[in-house]
Order: sequence, then structure tokens, then C-alpha cells
Amino acid sequence: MLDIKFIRNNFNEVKRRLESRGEALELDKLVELDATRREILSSAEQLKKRRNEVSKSVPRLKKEGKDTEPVFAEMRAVGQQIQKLDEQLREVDQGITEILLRTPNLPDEDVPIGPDETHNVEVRKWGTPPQFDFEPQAHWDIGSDLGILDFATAAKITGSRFTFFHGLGARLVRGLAAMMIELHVQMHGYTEVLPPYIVNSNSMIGTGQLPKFAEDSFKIEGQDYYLIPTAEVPVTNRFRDDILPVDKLPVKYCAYSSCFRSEAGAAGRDTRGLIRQHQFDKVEMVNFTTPEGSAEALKDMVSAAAKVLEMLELPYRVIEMCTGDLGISAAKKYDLEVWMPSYGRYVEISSCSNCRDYQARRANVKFRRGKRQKPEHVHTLNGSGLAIGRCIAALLENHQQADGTVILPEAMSYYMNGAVHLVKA
RNA sequence: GGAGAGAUGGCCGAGAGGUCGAAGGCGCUCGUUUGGAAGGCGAGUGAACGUAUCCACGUUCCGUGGGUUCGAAUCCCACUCUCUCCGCCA
Repeated sequence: MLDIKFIRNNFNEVKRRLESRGEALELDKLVELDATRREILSSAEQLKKRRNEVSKSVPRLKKEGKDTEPVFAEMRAVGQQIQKLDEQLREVDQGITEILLRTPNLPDEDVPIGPDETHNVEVRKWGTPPQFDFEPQAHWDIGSDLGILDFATAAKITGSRFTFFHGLGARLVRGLAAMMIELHVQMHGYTEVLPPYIVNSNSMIGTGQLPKFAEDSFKIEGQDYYLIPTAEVPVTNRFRDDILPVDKLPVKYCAYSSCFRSEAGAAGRDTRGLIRQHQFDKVEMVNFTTPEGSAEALKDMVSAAAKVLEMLELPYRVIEMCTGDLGISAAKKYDLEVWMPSYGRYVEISSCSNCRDYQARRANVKFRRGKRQKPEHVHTLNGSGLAIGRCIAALLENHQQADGTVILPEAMSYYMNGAVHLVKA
């Protein structure tokens, strides 16, 4: 969330930058509540000061044998007033928190301004979309024909938007995850972690999924538990309420996990294939940096994700998201889009965000520059590196052959134990 | 799932209704001693919020949330988590 003090002192700037996201905002109400809060707070504190002073003098009065009843009578009244003020304060605080938790991050000043994805900016392109001298098939057909993707079985045992991977299909998920993790650990300085796939509501609030987007996630009935929509949630919350020593930064974690999304509101979109599933696998990168280090870290993260696509020999482009297309937590965001022949266009396969101190404020993650110095909020970044289901879709479609088989890129050979030619079993 | 124990500052650990943000120790920082180091010695050493131009001052925080009281780390209630034993299980 945003710093209430910053909002108070830079109201017009905050308003302008938030409006560029095209969001309806409650900033006026926020500032009003903030003023009310400070008024109540100072009254309450004055009374508490009085109470503390009197309380300290009570033992002395008793020792001197004086009558304490008049003092007690006054304090009973003071106590009631305090209780009343504290109650009001709680309500106002709650109102402030509620608004703050729903207010998105400030976009960086250099983010292109626009209401929706049509204003996103292409940064660069890599590779060229394949030309087929035969009628190319969509990945759901290729995968089904090869017997490695089984949507019908998944529909039977669970429902729509799930996949039952079979044989080399299952192997491909595991192989891709291993390849990506190895790359990030060996070449990009990441430490591998494996977090819980279920988190509590505080973690979901910490990274921004709650309270605003509750309908997007799966909640465990009767418990304060949610299936993670991305490993970003447990991994970023790893340091919730912690103060890190500065020499520990940057912290770079990568995590393989399954991800669970209800995809409410996506009815009818991408209904076929691996593109939009309730459960999918992903290798996620999360960085914790100093404020001055986060801009550079975002660039590094984008290249780390891009490296995976290059190893997989998949044509892609890098898109900078405009103000209207940033998530709630991001101040700046780049998407990697892979060429998807069946769609005839590029499709998102990675999203890398610099959240600056927005999540750190929500999750209370800080660092200290020196022994005597005040803790500051860290900057957090997250990015997919990459979404495995969409990778498989792209691999099948881009590397398909005229005979319906698929030849995987050389980089996958080791992780597939040499089985790079996918043929019908 | 059953029984018991516990949760206090960076760490260990006292505290049992008032002067407790909290003894003592460890660690850390600064100073001092020394040719230098070790070891002494001395001082300091949590966070959030608010007021203030500065020095600073005030309030809150002893797992979380309520309650009792003039006053709660301390008493009461609920919850969460950790540990030990039993059961179950991968």
C-alpha cells in the first residue's frame, strides 16, 4: 500500500498518477479520514497522559493515607472517554486501511500512459514466427494426438480447465521446471525454494491478492487458507514482519510451484488448451532489493525470463505495460509474450513487476542500512520464469512437424533424457 | 485426534496488579586502557504512530483479540502458534 504520509503531503501528485491507471479512487475520503484520525488520536493521547500521571501518583497518595476516591471518580470518567475515543479511532483506522488496501501502487513516472492494453509498448522482439508449409495445428490437438495431454480425463475427474498430463507430457512439465530452475540458480544467482502451496489471508493481503480480488482465488472452506495463485505469494511473504540486514540484499529466490486460479470472469475465454487453467505450474522469481537497486533488478529479471524462451527457441517480444494495465501492486511491469501459431499472435507467458515498496509496506518487510539507522521498506519484484503450461503450448505449436510429431529444442534434451522427438506412443 | 507445557527486546532469561519499555546475561556500537591484539573498564543499544523548525516530547506495543480495574506483561475469556508424550499417517 501507499504511505499515508506521502499521500497527505503530495496529494495532487498522487491523485494525478493514480488517475492515469483509470481507477475510481477515494483519495478525498482518505485524506479526510486521516485528518479525523489525527484529531481523535491527539485527544485520546492527552487523556492517556493524564491517566498515566494519576496512576503513578496513586501509590504515593495511598502511602500518605489520603482519600483516593475523588481521583478514582475522575479517572473513571477519563477512562470512559478514552474508551469511546479509542473505539472511534478503531473505526477510522479501519476505514483508512480498507481504502489503502484497495488503492493500487503509483505507476513510475516513465510508464506509458493509457487506459488499457492497446497502449502497451513493444520494447523488443526476438526470433521470427515459424512459416509452415503444411496446415499447423493447435497445441490441444497436437497434444491430444500424441497422447500427452488429456483434457477429457481431467474433465471427468475434476472439471473444465484442468489437464491430465500423460507420459512425455508429464515428463515435459518436470523437465521444463528443472531446466528453468537450474538456469536461474546456475546463471542468474537465484536460490531455489519450495514454499507451501496454501497460505493464510495475511499473506494474500501482503502481496495484494486480498481484499480486492478474493473471487480470483480458491479458498479452503471453513479455514483461513487459500490455494496460492502464484508462488509470489508465499515467497514474498517469506520475510513478512522482518527487518533484514542490508548486506543480505538483494535476496533472489526462485520457486517452482503449482498455481491455482479460479479464473472467475474469464468464462468463454481461452476455453481450449493449456492457456487458461485452474491449475498450472510455474517457476517464479522473487527479488528483495534496496530502493536504489530495484530498477536494475527488474531489467535483470526480464532478461532471465527471456533467456528461457531463447533456450527453448521460441519467438517472443517484450512489452512494457501502460498505466491502465499494471496490476494493483506494480509500479512498472514488463510482459514477455511468446508467439502462439494457433492464436496467430503473441501470448503472455511471463510478467515481471517492480512493486517498489508497495508490497513491502503491506507485508511489513524492511531492511536496515546500519546499526543505528532506521529500518526502511525493501523493494520487491516478481516475475514468471516461466509459466510451464503456456511453454508447452508454445513448444508444441512452434516446433510441430508436418507428420504431427514435435521436435523439442536441443536445450531440452538433457532434461528429457534424450526424448526430444515427441511421437505418438 | 487425546494429554500436558509454553509464547517477554537481536538472542537467552527474570518479572506475578502501581514508580516496568521491562532486572540480569549474551551480542552489538562508541569511548577508554594497549606498541598491537586479546582481556578490562565506562556509556549506549527495539518498533510504530502523533506533535515540533531543532533539542525533544507524548502515546501505544510483553503471541493475537476481547474483558475486569483508577491502573494490566502480571487477573479473566476466546483464539493462534510452538514444544513434549500418545494415536494416526506419507
